[in-house]
Amino acid sequence: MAGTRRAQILDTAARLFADRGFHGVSVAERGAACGISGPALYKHFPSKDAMLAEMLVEISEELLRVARARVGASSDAGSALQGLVSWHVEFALRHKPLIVVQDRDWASLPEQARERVRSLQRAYVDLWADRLAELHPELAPDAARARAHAAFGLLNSTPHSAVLPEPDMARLLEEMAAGALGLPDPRLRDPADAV
Amino acid sequence: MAGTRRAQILDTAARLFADRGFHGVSVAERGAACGISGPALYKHFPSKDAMLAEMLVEISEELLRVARARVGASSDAGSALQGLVSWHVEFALRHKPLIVVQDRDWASLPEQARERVRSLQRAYVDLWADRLAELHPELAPDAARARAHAAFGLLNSTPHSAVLPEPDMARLLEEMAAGALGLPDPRLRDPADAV
DNA sequence: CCCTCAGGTTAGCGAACGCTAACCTCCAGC
DNA sequence: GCTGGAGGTTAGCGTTCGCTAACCTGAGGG
Repeated sequence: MAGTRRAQILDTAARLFADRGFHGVSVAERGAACGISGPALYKHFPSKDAMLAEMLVEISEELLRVARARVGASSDAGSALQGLVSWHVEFALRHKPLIVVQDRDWASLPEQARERVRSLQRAYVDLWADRLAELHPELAPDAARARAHAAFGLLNSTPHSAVLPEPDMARLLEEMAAGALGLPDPRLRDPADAV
Repeated sequence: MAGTRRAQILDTAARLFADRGFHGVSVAERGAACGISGPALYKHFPSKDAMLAEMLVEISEELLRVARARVGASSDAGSALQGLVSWHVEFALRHKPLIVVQDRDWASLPEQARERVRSLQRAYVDLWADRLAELHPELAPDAARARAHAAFGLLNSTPHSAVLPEPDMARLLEEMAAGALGLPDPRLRDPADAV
């Protein structure tokens, strides 16, 4: 695969940003953590900002793209939401550092990338909120969005509290999210409509 | 009231830290936001670190102190948890910036304050986890703690998503937390307040 | 057998940082 | 009415930051 070195650099940077914040990690440290030193990073990325932008735009796009696919493959609002929950859990467990960076250092993005990420996130929220409004018709649009945000807060708590083995953690999060959102308990669901 | 100026400085700093991160806000900016400029802050606080430490230690202590009082005043695990939820919601809505700073810039605390905050938070988590284990005896201690953390994630999402008026937001969060934790639905006691 | 160039290196610039020093000003207490 | 200290000010220190410049090296293609 092309860009392996780039990917290693982004991955390492994401871990460091998650630990100490975007402004808390220097270029030299990020280089050293990759086994090279300091300014060599500029052979791969034009600036520190650009690295942050690339990682956040990338994950926002993936999160939304797969979520849309899962919703498209589902038959009703309830199973769509269960698919969204399980995809979000899978994603959050795979990309813990990026989840932290996303909602901590979003404000440090350069203007253009910040707008792009914001619009992707808004679309992602609405994907959830629309299904919630469909499932609970008494919900106003604002209330549905607020519920979606609260569910993200629950699911994104993973990086701060991964005390359980991953499969247990995944099940716990799916179950709690289902309870919070008023879905039928996911432990009763048919495995065939998970994807 | 003693220390009004100190309180204003801390409050302003909390808002700025919440927006752009501890390392993202300079001393000069924090001064300017209070109407004074730069080094005048050092007449009130010995260092930037000390300001962060004071605000985080203070809220961690208040959160735990009141939580203990509510648990002490409750009759069983279920009502204790409902009291914990409603206190946490009240606290999170009143101190949105501090909630953000707490789980974003905790790592920037000087060693001593970091340990203090960590131990307060651990006690707070256990306060929740013990009641959860009492209410759901099949839960292992680790699982109970993980559930408490996830509930905090849900409740602390407030600063990112306060799109509703505060009382509506409070009711929504309490209801979702109850669902996530498997508590009896608080609406059953007062059916008039659906969101 | 050179030549290119991707991908490293070190040196160092200019700006911004946290913080200190030195000074000013106002007003409460004697 | 003088004085001392609380609470401001500006100047500027040493350090660290992001980033650039200049140079080096080794492998692949002609």
